[in-house]
Amino acid sequence: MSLPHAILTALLEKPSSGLELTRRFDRSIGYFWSATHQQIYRELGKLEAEGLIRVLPSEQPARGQKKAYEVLPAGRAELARWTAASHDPRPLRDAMLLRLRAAAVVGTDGIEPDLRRHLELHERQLAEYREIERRDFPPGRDSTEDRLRHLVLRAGIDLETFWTEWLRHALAEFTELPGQPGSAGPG
Amino acid sequence: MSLPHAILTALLEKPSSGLELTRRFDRSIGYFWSATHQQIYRELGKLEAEGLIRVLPSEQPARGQKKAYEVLPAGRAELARWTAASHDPRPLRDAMLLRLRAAAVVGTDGIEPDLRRHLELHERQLAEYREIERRDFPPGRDSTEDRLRHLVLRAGIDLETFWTEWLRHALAEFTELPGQPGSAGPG
DNA sequence: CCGCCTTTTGCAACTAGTTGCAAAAGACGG
DNA sequence: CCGTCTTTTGCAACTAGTTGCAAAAGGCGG
Repeated sequence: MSLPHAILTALLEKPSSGLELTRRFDRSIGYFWSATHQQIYRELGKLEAEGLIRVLPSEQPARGQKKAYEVLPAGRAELARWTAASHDPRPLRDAMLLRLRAAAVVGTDGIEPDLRRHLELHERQLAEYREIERRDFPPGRDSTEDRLRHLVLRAGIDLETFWTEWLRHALAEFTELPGQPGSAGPG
Repeated sequence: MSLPHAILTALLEKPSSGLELTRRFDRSIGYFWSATHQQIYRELGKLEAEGLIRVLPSEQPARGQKKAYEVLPAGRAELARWTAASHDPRPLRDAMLLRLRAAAVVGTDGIEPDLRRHLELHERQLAEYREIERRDFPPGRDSTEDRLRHLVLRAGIDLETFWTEWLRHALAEFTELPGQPGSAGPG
């Protein structure tokens, strides 16, 4: 269970309100640990109750964002503990692969357009990652922090590259397939 | 939500009892849609209640497996419907990437051994996939069913290849890093 | 046949994540 | 200052997945 740790990381990078966190999750940490605003608000409440974060007192709440949170020492310690601990990778769960397996039994009707759609989605994501790389990681900089964040981005880029290549391969395979088996098969 | 469809697919490939399904999930469909035996039993109950599957009457329940299920026409139709329908890919959720991001803030202590461990796990999985490919997909065969299943296996192989390469890259990067930042940093 | 062991099946409670909706509070026109 | 609109925060109910445990049933030695 990692949502609280995702939030702690985001808050250490920059103290934020629930809404700001939600927005940042949509374009940064959320790329590899997504969360809805309701998850975030609930978790912020829990983290505050546990004494890992607190409401930033400095800003007067007169206007703009309401409650900005910052991480307390106990929160930083918990994040460090979690980061250092060993965790098993969670097993893959991918519906498209399952659908292809099902298609081997009930026929491939309707899948091809969705393969194309997924290809477009992954191409778009890949382009977005590349743009971030171009913008945030120019050749010169290599502080430890930059290197680590770049490494994570690299994983995203390579993963999307894998998907686009595999989907293209799948679509090529489809053009070689005979008619739709199973869909009008026996039984 | 895809577990019922994973089960329908597995049952169409071969009618089975709950325990047999559990075992097959551990080494085949479970590679890309994992499930525990409790999930499977619960889902079998639901599917039977909905009239999508039924207990195989032929075998007398005297000994060996208890209740083997088979898919009814309504179940096959539901699976075909689901397979043809469009689904969004679910967002990535990977704790290791999150940990590296956290490490950029709280320090990299303790991560490197787990990177090595993950590398080993992914290497093992890759070897297993390659063995399955060698055994089940020799060059000659190319029925539509084989091609589709091979395509799915290819995704697994390429995905594990990506992870092993990325983890090796990450470990190489680590050897170039200076001491542990953040763990004794400011604040 | 009885008690114990293993296999198979399953319930119940819990944790995680999603969806729908709505209250609190500032923004703004009248 | 009042009503209405938007932004921000949040509750509650629901769906999905996990964990712990235990009952039913056959296997088997005595």
